[in-house]
This record gives sequence, structure tokens and C-alpha cells, in this order.
Amino acid sequence: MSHAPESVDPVQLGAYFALIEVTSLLRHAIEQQLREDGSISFVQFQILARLDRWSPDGSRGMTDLADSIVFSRSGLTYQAGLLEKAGLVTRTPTPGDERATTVTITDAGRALLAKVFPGHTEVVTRMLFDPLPRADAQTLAALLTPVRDHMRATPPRSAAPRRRKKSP
Amino acid sequence: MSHAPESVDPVQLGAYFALIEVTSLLRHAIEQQLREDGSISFVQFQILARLDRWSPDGSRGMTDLADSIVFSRSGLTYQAGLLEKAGLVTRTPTPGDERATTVTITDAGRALLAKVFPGHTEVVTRMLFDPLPRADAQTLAALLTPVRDHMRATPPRSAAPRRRKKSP
DNA sequence: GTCCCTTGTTTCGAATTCGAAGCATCGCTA
DNA sequence: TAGCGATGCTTCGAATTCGAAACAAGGGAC
Repeated sequence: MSHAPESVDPVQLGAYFALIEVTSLLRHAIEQQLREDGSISFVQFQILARLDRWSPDGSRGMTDLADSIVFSRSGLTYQAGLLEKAGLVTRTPTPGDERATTVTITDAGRALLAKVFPGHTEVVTRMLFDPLPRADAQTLAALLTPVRDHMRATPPRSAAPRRRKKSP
Repeated sequence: MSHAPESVDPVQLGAYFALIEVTSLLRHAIEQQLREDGSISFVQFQILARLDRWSPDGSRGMTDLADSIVFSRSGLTYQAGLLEKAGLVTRTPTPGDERATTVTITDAGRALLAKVFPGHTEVVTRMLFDPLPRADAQTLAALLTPVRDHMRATPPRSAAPRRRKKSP
């Protein structure tokens, strides 16, 4: 299936493995902190944060929300159910489209997020930003942001078009 | 719970989110490719690769192996069971320590890894290294490798601190 | 040699994740 | 306006993950 070389540039390989490991370690650390502070999971934190800080009116459609955190739709249905049961978000039919559901963060959701955020920030700072000075973080962002955009624009490979495509 | 500031430097935050998203997207892409090429999961690929390329004699103890890929021990027990059943690794008692188990990659394991590696490389190259030129990958590695080592040396902050030997 | 804390691994149960299939609605086209 | 593929979400079943508890062997103190 491929013409790609068996051997990879060790330098690049180093970057790849560091990427995977750093993210795993960071995520584990964050999960533990979140469990202590607010009894929510990392995905739930992502959902609340996405709604509170990067969404108009604190609400989004399900599909959009799922894509924005790189998560499956069915998985989001499950998590949104949990969050709704806990009173942290609401799900309402989207006006103008009976199919669509709008997820909105509640005041309780914002409160929990605010309670949990300092610990999260502290962990990220201690694990990632402390050994990575500001100038370096800037470099990292400058490197990774274009890569992220490239990946978002390049779906995994169309064996079967799985992820939703954008408007042509 | 913390004195950490509520607001984070947007530049750093950008690096953090890009890190999480890039890794998620990359991992999904790799998983799909692995599924097509060799019917193994990402963790299984990690295990085989770790044994084949970064372990003496292609073998390691369970704990060491689990830690090296940032994976739970019980999870590794499960995966090692699957791999053993598939004939890709063997589990033998470690000579000199009856408790310990040594995991060793088999010829079939190496063969499968060799078969799967090109596709893996191709995906990583296309998704990560293509938009990230070699010089940049070098920068990325230079940034992340120390961070990774820092994280490895700084466990998640043990919630239940292990009992120490003796009080001085 | 014996006690007892450590270390290495597995078992167990609960929770979470994903893909595929199922439904219902939308909206374009004739 | 009827037909029909596209779109948005949920349900379902299967697989995988983790932490805690259980088990078993090692090894130091006495």
C-alpha cells in the first residue's frame, strides 16, 4: 500500500514519539487533577471549555462540537447525556432545523468549569509550560498550528468517507 | 485548590490545544491505516515497535514495557494476551525472578511489524512531516524531548503517595 | 530463619469509546 | 409537490481501558 520508505529520519521520528508521549503523559496528569477537583473526565472538561470559551452564546450543535474536540458523535451523545443529567449543559432542538440539537452550557456548568480551571492550568503549566519557556511555547504553537489545520483539512484517507466534509 | 492564575497566556494555550488536537488527529489516522494494513490497534503497534526496535533482544518486562508506552499494567496484560494468542509475542517467566514476566516479539511479530510499518510511516509523513519540514521537525524534537523527560521524571503527583521505607 | 514491607503481575468490575445501523428531517430537482 | 440522496443525531453491540483488589515472590531487618 505504499511507496513510503521503511526507514524514517531519526530526527523526525524523535519528534513523533515525543509528541505521542508528551500528550499521553499530559493527559493522564490532567485527568487525575480533574478527578480530584471536580469529578469530571477530560472529555467533559473539553466539552465545557469548548462551550464556555469558544462558542457563541455558550452553545453549539452536536456535530460541530464533536468535530471541534476530535471525538465521535455517538460518544458525544453519551457524554452530553451525562452532562445534562448533572445539570451542566442543556440539549434543546435547534430552531429552524428539527433534526439538530443545540448543546448549551448552564450556569452550573460555568461554575464547575471555573472551579476546575485553576487546577487544570496549574498542571499544564507545571508539566508543559514550566519546562517550556514562553518563547519556546510560541515556537511550538507556530509549528503545530499549521499542522493541525493541515490535518483538519486532510481527512484520514478516504477509504470510506467517514468524517463529515465541509461545504464545497 | 490552587493559586494558579485563571487566565493563561494565549500563546501558550495555543500550543497546548494544538498539541492535543494534532495528536488526536494523528492517532485516528494511524489507527485507520493500521486497521487496513494489518488488523492491529495502535497500542499493539506501539508494543511491537517498542520490542522490535528499542529493546534488547526484542524483549522486556511487563512493567517496563507498560511504562515505556504510557499504558496501564492491567491494560498491557490484556493486550499481551491478545498478541500472544495471535503468535506475535511470547510471555515467559523471567529467569532469576519468579514474579516477573518477559515479553518477547516473535518472528511473526517482526514480520507483521515490517508489513505495517510502511503504511504507518506514510501516514505520519503525510499528516505530520509533510506540513512540517525537516528543519521544523528538528525544532519540534528539540522542544518536546526535554519536556517529555521532565514529565517522565515528574509523576502526575501521586494522589495516594506510596509508603516510604523508613522515616529518618 | 522469620516477619513484613515491596515489587511484579493478573483478575475483576465498571465505565467509556467507537463504528455501523437505524430514524427522522432537510432541501434540491423535476 | 413528490421523490430521494444528504444530513444530524441516537441506539446498539463489541472491544478496550483503567483502578482497586487479589496474589505471589523477593529481600532486608532482626
